[in-house]
Amino acid sequence: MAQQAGEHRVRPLRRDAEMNRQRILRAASEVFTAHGLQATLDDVARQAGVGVGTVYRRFPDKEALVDALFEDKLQALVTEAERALEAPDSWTGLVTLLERAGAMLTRDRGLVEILMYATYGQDRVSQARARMQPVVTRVVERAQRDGKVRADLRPTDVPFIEFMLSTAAEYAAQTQPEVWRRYLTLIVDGLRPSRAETTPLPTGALTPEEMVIAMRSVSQRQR
Amino acid sequence: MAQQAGEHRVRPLRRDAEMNRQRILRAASEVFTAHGLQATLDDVARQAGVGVGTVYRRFPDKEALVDALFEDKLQALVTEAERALEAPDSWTGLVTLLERAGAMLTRDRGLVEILMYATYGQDRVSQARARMQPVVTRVVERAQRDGKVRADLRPTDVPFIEFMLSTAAEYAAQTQPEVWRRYLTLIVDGLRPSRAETTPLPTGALTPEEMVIAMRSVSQRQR
DNA sequence: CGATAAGCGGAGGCGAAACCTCCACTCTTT
DNA sequence: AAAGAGTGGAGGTTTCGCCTCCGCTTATCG
Repeated sequence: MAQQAGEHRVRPLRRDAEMNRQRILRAASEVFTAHGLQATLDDVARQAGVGVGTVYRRFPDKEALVDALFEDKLQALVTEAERALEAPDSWTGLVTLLERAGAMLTRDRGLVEILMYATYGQDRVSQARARMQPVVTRVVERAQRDGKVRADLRPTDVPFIEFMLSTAAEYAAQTQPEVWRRYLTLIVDGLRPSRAETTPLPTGALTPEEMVIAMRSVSQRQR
Repeated sequence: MAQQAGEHRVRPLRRDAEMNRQRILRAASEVFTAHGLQATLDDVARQAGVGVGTVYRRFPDKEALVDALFEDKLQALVTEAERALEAPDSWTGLVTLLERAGAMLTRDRGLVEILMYATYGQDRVSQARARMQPVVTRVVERAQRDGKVRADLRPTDVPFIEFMLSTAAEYAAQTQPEVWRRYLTLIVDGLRPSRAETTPLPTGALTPEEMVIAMRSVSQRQR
């Protein structure tokens, strides 16, 4: 009772327990990345090769696990924005930011969901957004001062663009996981104040047959 | 038993029953448009001012009701595409199509969901898509022949663009229901083979404060 | 008008899904 | 080898949406 000082855990985990904890985190990362946050902790346990009870002993609830897991990923997003500010060319900075963030989001279903749906970890997400916002503002305004980007673009447009790309990526996940780059290119061509020609669209569009698959694919979601 | 000829209903509905049927359809339209397909038939019944039992007597299940309801709306989408073909200017035709379809989708949550999530009415939806696809192809190719649109745009890009716009609209529904037009304009500016200037973005972007609301808003979804 | 059967309401049955708990048993640590 | 930390996974609990059922109401028709 008076054993532990302050609020901190004193005794380290038993060796096997620590190993299980790692396994759980790894499994959670895999499962949430691939299937999104609606994966159950039973799924995580199975993937980790442990019982559900074990998961719940380490993480009081799903929220805690998700929170622990996405801390780094959110930070990575912020870091990416900061790096964009340091790019020598302001236009390249902005475009690279859009592209890198897009890559992260479209590759990690859990990450999109934590950002797009206010279901888990909203404290951490708000913090990340708060750190992000001023940086993005500077990235956009810098490019505008250079006359590289249309003057009416606003910083809040950036997250919207990312969400739109995520949506596109979700549909094409099974057939053309990279189509989102097509749409990014289209949008980027729209961001220029003026341009003589188009940037070739990377990756092909879906064929009508692939389209059928794409449309069928998103069903689990939303029930 | 041998009473009714063929498979058809013989006796007309009792007058009050017919009235209730109408009420149910109207209520269903309102509820699904506003809250999406995850609204329950209990919600529909409440809105219609009848009991759930009454709803189920007229429509064997939710699927049947949804199906009956969206038949027209899907047709309207197809018609819009056909009208685009008849526009004197091929570029205007395409842009108007994108804009009209966007307006329909962003205004009707049920309609987006029936198209975006393979949960209900997929037969009817596939049929609608089948009718739509060749028309959209012609709309796109016509504009390309005129040199009005970038040559690498493909017909399957059109539904993707619509879905992206719907996503944007969903977030801003509570604060700036028309922001999707911003993103449409951005994309349309990206569709031009070349252009000297930008089309002014209609409607303002979200303010950072509105952004917070937008992010919180989409939570029911996806659970 | 009264008989008949069509129609009605809405409580509640049912099943699916997720989250999390519990406890008899096992394994690490000292 | 004792102590107590850790484990697994069946199942309790809750939530929620779909749909059924049946005692009562009401339109219709002779």
